[in-house]
Amino acid sequence: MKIDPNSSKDLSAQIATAIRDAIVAGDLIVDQRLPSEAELADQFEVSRPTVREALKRLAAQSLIRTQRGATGGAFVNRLRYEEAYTQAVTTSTLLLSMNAVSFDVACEARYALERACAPMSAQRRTPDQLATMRAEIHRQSQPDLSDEAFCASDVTFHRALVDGAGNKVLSYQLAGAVEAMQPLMNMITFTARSREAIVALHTELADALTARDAAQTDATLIKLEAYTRELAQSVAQARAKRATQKERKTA
Amino acid sequence: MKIDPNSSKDLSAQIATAIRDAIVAGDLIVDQRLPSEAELADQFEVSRPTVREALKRLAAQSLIRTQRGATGGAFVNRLRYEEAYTQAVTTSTLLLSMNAVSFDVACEARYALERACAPMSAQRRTPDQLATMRAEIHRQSQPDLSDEAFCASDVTFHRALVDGAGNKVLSYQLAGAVEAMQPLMNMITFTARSREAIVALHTELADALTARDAAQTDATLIKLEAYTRELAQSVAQARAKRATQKERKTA
DNA sequence: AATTTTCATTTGTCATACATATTAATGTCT
DNA sequence: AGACATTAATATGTATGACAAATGAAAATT
Repeated sequence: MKIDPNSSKDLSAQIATAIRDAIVAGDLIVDQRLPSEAELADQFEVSRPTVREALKRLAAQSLIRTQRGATGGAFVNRLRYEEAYTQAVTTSTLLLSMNAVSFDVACEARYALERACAPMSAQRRTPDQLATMRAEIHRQSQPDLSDEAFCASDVTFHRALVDGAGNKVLSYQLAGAVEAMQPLMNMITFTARSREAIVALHTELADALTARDAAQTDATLIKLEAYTRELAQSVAQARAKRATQKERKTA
Repeated sequence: MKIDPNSSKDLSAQIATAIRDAIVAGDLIVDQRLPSEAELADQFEVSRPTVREALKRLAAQSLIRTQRGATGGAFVNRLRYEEAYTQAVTTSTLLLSMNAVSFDVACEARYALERACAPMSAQRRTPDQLATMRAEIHRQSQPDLSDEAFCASDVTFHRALVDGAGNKVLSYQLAGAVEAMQPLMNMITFTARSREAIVALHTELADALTARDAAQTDATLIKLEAYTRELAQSVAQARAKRATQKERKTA
């Protein structure tokens, strides 16, 4: 592992890349201890703060963990689904908000992905996952639920559906898409009537999965997507109308 | 933005989280300049190296970029698809390799996702994307192509298919899944006959998309998935056989 | 033998200094 | 007055040295 002192990039960035490459290539295996910061500083011929900046970069990506004390140090971290998933959600969320992704595009992507695991979910869903879905449907029926809580419950419901496919890789990929939609969904104000309609569709989904009916699951997801987009559109229209009225007032 | 000096977590981690939350919440907008390192050190009541470690954590996630000089500093970075995609691929790749994900599970996830955008791709693919697919098919037919190059071309081909759906969010989500599979695919040795079979299926895909035939595209993807898994299985069997023979030799 | 103490190692944090890049202001010359 | 070189100011990048705090192992004590 060598670095180029004349490169335009920061030394800490170069060191981080070198170590990351070693991990990806398998030269450093899970739970293996890296040399101490002082030793790394010697090896790369830089100061300890520079090494530390590099290590923090890696820690930010959950590639290493550090431990203080005599037998402490930096260790190659086993990347767990949980951590990878959290990072993916943050990234996806920012990607959507910073690039002004339209509701329709995000919604289409989300339901396309969700429909992809519907057939597997119909086949493999466990009683446990069905119970989760029923419980969330019940929660969504409570009239005193806030919009945020309703959205959160919606996410839990759909995660159970996705997890039903029994494929961890699929769950991981989907989680980002479903959860990243939440901020966009939160912009919608759910009226009592719209909640009723969504609960009805969720019930239809749970029933279809209980019956292991893949076709029905797919059909209901299509209905749910259409209804969600319809809702978002009416919210956008109402907002545009308010803006126009306000404009007239000031004029 | 405040931090807790008595927390168990590092100060730099807390500061990074505080700034990240501000970005996610929209309190800091794209291209906005953060206070200088010295000012941040004052605000959080920590030293400059600690602030720097926090900033490097954020830089590792492409949330900020830094610039030297008089008008330099740390700026909130617009997260581009390109960067988010690179990160997602690294994460997915490590996730698969570190958690011993089986080829079948990864393969199933990948094709499920790919089939999700097939109908849209059949409808919206551009001539440009079709041309890319044809070009890659031609490359894959070259007999002197290395296995790595064959795999790389395979990735490009499937990316074109995914991009054909004309949904950037979908492309982003899919790219991670498709590319993360590559190291697993690279373990397969592609014989002349298997390459021929894959090229035939790719041609079938390109033809189906040219004809905007969604059903045919889906059917071919199913065939391709089955064939890929069959190939991987035979490779695994051959490997197991060699291992047994070696065992006998040493015994 | 069990417990306590000491000690060495390592990360976490701080203070300070200097190098370097970049821009803005200043000054100089034509 | 305008073009160009010089200087100053500000910011990040890097280095050095020091101390605090956590932690486990070895040594000393009961």
